[in-house]
Amino acid sequence: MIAPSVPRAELSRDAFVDRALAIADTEGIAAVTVRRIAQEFGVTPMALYWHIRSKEELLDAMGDRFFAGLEPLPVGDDWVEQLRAAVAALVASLRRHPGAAHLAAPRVMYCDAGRDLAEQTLATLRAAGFSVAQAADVARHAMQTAVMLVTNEAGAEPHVAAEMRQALLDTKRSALKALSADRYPHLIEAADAMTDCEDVDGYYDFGVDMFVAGARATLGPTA
Amino acid sequence: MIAPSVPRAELSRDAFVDRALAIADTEGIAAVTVRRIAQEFGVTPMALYWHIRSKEELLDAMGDRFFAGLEPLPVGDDWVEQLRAAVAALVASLRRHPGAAHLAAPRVMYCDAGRDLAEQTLATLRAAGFSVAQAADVARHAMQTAVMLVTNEAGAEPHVAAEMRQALLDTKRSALKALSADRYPHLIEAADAMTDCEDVDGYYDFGVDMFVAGARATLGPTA
DNA sequence: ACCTGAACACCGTTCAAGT
DNA sequence: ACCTGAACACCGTTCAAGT
Repeated sequence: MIAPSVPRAELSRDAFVDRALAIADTEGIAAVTVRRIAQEFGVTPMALYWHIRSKEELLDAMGDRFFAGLEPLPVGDDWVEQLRAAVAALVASLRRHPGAAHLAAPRVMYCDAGRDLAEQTLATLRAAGFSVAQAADVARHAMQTAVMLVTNEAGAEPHVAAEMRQALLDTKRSALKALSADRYPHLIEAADAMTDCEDVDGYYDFGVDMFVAGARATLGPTA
Repeated sequence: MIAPSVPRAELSRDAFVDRALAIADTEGIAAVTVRRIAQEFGVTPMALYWHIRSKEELLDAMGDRFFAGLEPLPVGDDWVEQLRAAVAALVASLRRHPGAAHLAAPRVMYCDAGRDLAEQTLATLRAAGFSVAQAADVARHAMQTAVMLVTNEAGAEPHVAAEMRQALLDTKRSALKALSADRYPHLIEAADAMTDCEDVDGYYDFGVDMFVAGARATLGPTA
């Protein structure tokens, strides 16, 4: 037996997670398959099962990555800014792998980095004057909102090529503009705004701002 | 050939959608399969393909149902209440089939009932003073938020039996309470609040309120 | 017009066997 | 300890054939 001149990459849980995220980025989450990953490692599908218990465990590990990849939160005295920073950091991490972002939320409480984020956020909210129940609700919403923003970004789905994506949006815009002007005047008016993906940062700022404003209003006029 | 005494249910797109939603409710979206639906109709899997082009078309039709099932929106003069009513109606429709709720958002603009809802919401927002771009953003967020609330309801997943669900939440609560009191004091404090699914209506009210408050703040102090 | 049968290219996973 | 081979019970879908 001749050893392969280029030894194949070492098999490990972490290596599988890396590969899985890369596949999700380029071809979408549906393309991450244990058989596919095995093939990319030049190995039999069953080889993976020495390192992971199941595909579910692999997906969980992918979710955990988002918390491990979080930028450290700035410390400050303004709770509104701290909450905004937490959501923004989460969004930034999730945006690195939009197709897998939905895997994060169910994992917050099952990995250290996720629990740290939750603890810090709860501390901020409690110090701001939220009740325990309110703080829990707001923290949950913060997590869910971050995932929602990334998952639903207009023309996201990074696995479809950029031109294809633009073509889809153009088709949608045309369809909207072709609607009955009597029945759907506002839809026609908003056709461009609804199918525009130029200002992505604006989209995220708007989403985060609206969430933070909602939290602020929940605390009441004392804020 | 003797005709079956109990003639099997008529095959049709709508009948498949009914069955698919029922399966999603009892066993989760992953259980809806063309082979499975065929079996329940006592028919070969290929029989479905005379009535639908693909599984994707079936899932799209499931998404459309949520808009067709919308309760009529009350008319009023207060835009805040109108926006709240729109989101609440959407949530009510989505809650009937939580496991399939995520299919709704991508379909808003592709079915009449969805477009009507969007048109009405945009009209409300425009009349309230929102710019075209703002109205479009808020309307998109309203849709996304409704789906998010239903999809992430604590202990949702109606396809796992009620006791099993409760057991899972109990396990999670215990795990939270067993954390290091030095490192995670607020997580421990919030363990009950995070794993409580008693007050579901409160959960939805909170979510809708926070969204509406965010929209209100976006419009500015003139509101 | 509407449905069946056989086939194809996929899945995740078990289990015994190899080294 | 780590990987392979063969097998099992699933998927969605095409295509020719039946009635």
